[in-house]
Amino acid sequence: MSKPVLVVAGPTASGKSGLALAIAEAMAGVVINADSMQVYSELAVLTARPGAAALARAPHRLYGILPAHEPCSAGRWRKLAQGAIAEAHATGRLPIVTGGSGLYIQALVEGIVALPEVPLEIRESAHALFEKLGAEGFHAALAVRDPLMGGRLRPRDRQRLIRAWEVLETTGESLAALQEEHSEGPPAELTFAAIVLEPPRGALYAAIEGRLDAMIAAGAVAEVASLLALGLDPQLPAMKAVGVPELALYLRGELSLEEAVRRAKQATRRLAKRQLTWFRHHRSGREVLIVKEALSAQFSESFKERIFNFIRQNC
RNA sequence: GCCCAGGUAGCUCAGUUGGUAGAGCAGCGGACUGAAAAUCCGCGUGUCGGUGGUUCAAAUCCGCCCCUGGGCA
Repeated sequence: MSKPVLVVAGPTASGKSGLALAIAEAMAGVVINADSMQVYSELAVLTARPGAAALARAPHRLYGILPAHEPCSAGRWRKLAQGAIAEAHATGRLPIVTGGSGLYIQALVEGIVALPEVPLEIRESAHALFEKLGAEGFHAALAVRDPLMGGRLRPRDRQRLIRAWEVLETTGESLAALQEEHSEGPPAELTFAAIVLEPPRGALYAAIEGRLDAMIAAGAVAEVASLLALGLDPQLPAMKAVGVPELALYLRGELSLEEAVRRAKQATRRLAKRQLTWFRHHRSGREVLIVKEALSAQFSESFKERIFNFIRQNC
């Protein structure tokens, strides 16, 4: 018998968390984080992680569960999410997977290749080699050993080139060949339905800017200062969260706060645009409800009816 | 009211002796198979303030009007 999972997806600042919380309260749900940055414990303010008030209203899972020095990944998150989903079902609750990381949601809903973890030494040596050879040289070196990936990737796509190299070093096989096998498919026992938020651009950008200002008022600068104090590798994912590099420049005295905030807002707008593109072209479930209006703090009755009808029919 | 200086892309501006326009920033579109808030690819988006006129041809020259700065009253 198939068990329902509700996905609430959309760009940053679109109101996902608020909607998921309202649904969780009304329908005995558990909110499960599907955001690659909200998993890190050191980032709370800057990632707009649900606060104490939200946590008191409904159970939340996978928020702030990893230290910043321990990188998450789509595969790792998938396992954690499957565990949280099983736990929710076991306690008779509806799992509500909420977040803006399209790749994570895809890994859960459509499956992902079964691969071993890449040892840290291999990742570091791949990085070192990339620095030594440069983008073009590294691409050429990869193409010699792995023509499939070499042909598929652009010479300047640093991250994917390094990834392909790592997989080759770790498994001895081409990532392209491994992906063909698709050995971890979608979980057969689960049925996914998705609500995708797609607010008007102007409203979304206004929400982003207002929220960034609120984050600064709520202590985002201090949060980045303590993250920097850990002395972590700047390549770690948590160090690249929107706002971290910008506020780090401010803390080092290289930018005014005003300019740092301006850049962080812009980076967030660009992120939101990429997320919109992703969700526009990727389905996150069998049934998908697309919500095109801007969400305010108070949901209208007709809006609630539309949402709850969708959930009743598909979950 | 008069005298200057301006009105060109969302913004700041460029535009040679007339040949229907181009930079930066902003933005827009796309890709995405284990770092994805990452990484990468592509795209000027325009009644040249309006309206008459000169000209084969006007953002460029001329008239009038409108608007914005500054100055003089």
